[in-house]
Amino acid sequence: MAGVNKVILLGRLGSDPEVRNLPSGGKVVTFSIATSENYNNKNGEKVEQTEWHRIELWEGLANIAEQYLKKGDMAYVEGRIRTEKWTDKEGIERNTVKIRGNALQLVGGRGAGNDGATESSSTYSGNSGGGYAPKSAPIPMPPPAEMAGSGSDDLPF
Amino acid sequence: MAGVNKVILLGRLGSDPEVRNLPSGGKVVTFSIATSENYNNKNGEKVEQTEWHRIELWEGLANIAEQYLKKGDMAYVEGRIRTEKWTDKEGIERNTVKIRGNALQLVGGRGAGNDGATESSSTYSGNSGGGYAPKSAPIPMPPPAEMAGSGSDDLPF
Amino acid sequence: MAGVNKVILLGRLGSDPEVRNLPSGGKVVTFSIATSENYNNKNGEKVEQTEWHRIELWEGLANIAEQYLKKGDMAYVEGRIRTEKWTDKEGIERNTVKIRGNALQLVGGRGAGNDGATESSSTYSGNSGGGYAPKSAPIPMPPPAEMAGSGSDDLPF
Amino acid sequence: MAGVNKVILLGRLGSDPEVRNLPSGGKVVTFSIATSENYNNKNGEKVEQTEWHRIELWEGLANIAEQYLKKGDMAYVEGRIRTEKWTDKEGIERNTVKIRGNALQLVGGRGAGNDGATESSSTYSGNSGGGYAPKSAPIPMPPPAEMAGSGSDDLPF
DNA sequence: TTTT
DNA sequence: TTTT
Repeated sequence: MAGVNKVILLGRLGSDPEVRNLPSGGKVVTFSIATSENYNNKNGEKVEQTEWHRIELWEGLANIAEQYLKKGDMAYVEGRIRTEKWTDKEGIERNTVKIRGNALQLVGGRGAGNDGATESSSTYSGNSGGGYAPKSAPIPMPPPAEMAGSGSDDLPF
Repeated sequence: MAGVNKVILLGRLGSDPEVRNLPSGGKVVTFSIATSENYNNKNGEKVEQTEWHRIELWEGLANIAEQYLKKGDMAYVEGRIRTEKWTDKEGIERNTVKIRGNALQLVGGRGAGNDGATESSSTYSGNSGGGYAPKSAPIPMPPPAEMAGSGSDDLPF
Repeated sequence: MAGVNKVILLGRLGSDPEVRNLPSGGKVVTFSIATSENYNNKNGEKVEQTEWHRIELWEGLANIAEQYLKKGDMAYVEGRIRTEKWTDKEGIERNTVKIRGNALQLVGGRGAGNDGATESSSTYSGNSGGGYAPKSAPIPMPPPAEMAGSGSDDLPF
Repeated sequence: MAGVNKVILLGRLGSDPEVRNLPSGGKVVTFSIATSENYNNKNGEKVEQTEWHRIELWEGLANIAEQYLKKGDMAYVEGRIRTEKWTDKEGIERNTVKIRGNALQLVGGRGAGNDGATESSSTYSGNSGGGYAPKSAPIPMPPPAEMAGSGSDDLPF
C-alpha cells in the first residue's frame, strides 16, 4: 500500500465491451478507449496520434459497462495501471498494460447510433480512490489472484 | 511552487458562460457546473446532493468556453482550487472558492438544445499539469517525432 | 451519481489533526494542508500565494490521520469538494468548502520532528474513486445530515 | 486533441535518472518509479504487488529531474500514457508504455542518503493539464522564476 | 478499433 | 443554476 497509481481517461470505445464470466462466478469486462493528441511535426505537418487504452472492469463496474457501453460511446474511466507479464506461444516474454478501472462515468452515446437520445451521465465506483484495495475490503475488489496469468512484477533494471 | 492542487470535474453547466473583458485586454469566462452524489440517508431515503463548482477560465480557454459552451452542456474541467477573500457591502469578510481551469474538454451538448447534433469532444489546455498558470505560457512539448524508441513490452491481442 | 468531483492535493499540514468523536460512534478528523504557487506579479515582484485546503476524513482514514499525521507533515489527499452551508451567530449565511478525503498517503515527516527517521509512505483508501458513495456502501459514508455544525472556514493558525 | 489521458503517480525511483542528450540539443531524462498495492490472495496470504512506471521527462523537467532526483527518492509525477511501437533485433514487434511527464513534484529524499535533511517539495510543470501538445510546440519550460505575471483575478461574482 |  |  505505498504510492499512488492513478489514471484518468476520457475517450471513445473502439469496440463493444467483451464480457468474460469467470469460473469463480465473477465477471470481467474489457474494452479499449482512444485518446488522441494533435501536433505539428518537425516538417510542420499536422499529425494526430491516437493512444489506445485497454480497460478492464470487474464485478459491479463490469455489469454497468456490459449494459450501457458500446462501440463509439464516450466514457470517463478512472483506475490504475497494471502490467501483466505472460509468454506468447513462441515462448516470448511479453507485457500487457491495462487500466484496471475503479470508477466509470458514461458521458454520452455516439451521436449517430443513439438516434437523438440525450446522452446519459452516471458515475459508478468500485472501491479505492487511489486504486489500492484495502487489505480486507468491504467493497469487494477482485483478488488479483483471479487475474489469471497476471501477477508478478520486477525491476526494470 | 510547492505541492499539488488539482481538481478534476465532469458535469453540466447550470447557465451560459459569462464573459468579462478586462481593461488589460484579457478575457475571463465564468460558469458553474454541477456534480451530484446519491446516497440513502439514515432514514433510508434516497437523497441527491448537488455540488456547484464555480469555474473561471482565462485567455485561450475563455475563448473556447465562450464559443462552444452553453447552459446544460457537459464539460470536463481540470484546474486548481482558489479561494478569494473579499468584503461584502456590509463589511463582512467572505470567501469565494473558484476553480481556475487549465484544461477543458467538451463532452457533448444537452441533448435537447443541440437538436440532434452529435456531441463534440475536444480537449484544450492552458498550461500547467500541476495547475500553476504562468500568464502567457509558451506551452512547449517535445514533438513525438523525437521520441526515439526505447524500452520493451507489449500486448496479447 | 452524476459527474466527477475529484480533488488531488499534496501539501503540508498547518496544524495537528483535530479529532471529533461523534455521538453515533463515528470519528471525524479535520486538518488543513497548504499548497502554494509562485509567480511574478505585474510589477515583476515575486509572489507566493498559499492556498489552504480544509480536509475532512471519516472512519478508517480518520484513524490513520489521527495516528500518523501531525503539523508539518506532508500528505497526499484525494477526495471531493463539498460545500456546507450554515448560518453564523449573526445570522449571516456562510459557506464552508471542505475536501472530503477518500484516499490518504503519508509522504514523510516534517524533517525536524522526525529526527532522522525516513519518511513513511502508505496509501489508505476509503471508498469511491470518483467520490460517489455507492447507494448502500459497505464502507459507511457519513450521511451529510450528521455533518451538521461542522462548518466555519478559516486558516489553521 | 480529443479526450483526456492523465496519469498521477507518487512513488520511489528504482534507480538514478538516465540522461540522454539529443542531437537536436534537447534533453530527455528517464527513470522508473514504483507503486505497490497489498492485498490478501485467495489463500489469505499477504501479497505485495509492485508496479513499475517508466517515466520520461523532457527539457525543463528533464533538467530538474537530473539535478534533484536520485534512486530511492519519492516523487510525484503527472503525465500521460504513451505507447511506443518498435521492433526488436529478432524482428519481433514490441510495445513500450511510458509516462510522458508534464509535472513533477519532489517529495523528499530517501531518508538514508539525505542524512537528516528535511525533504524538499517543489512542483514544476511542463504544459498541458490534459497532456495535449498544442499544435506547434516550441520546446521550452517556464522555469518557476520566469513564471511571469500571473493573475490578478477576483471579483466574488 | 473510436471519434472529429 | 444543470441533468437524470
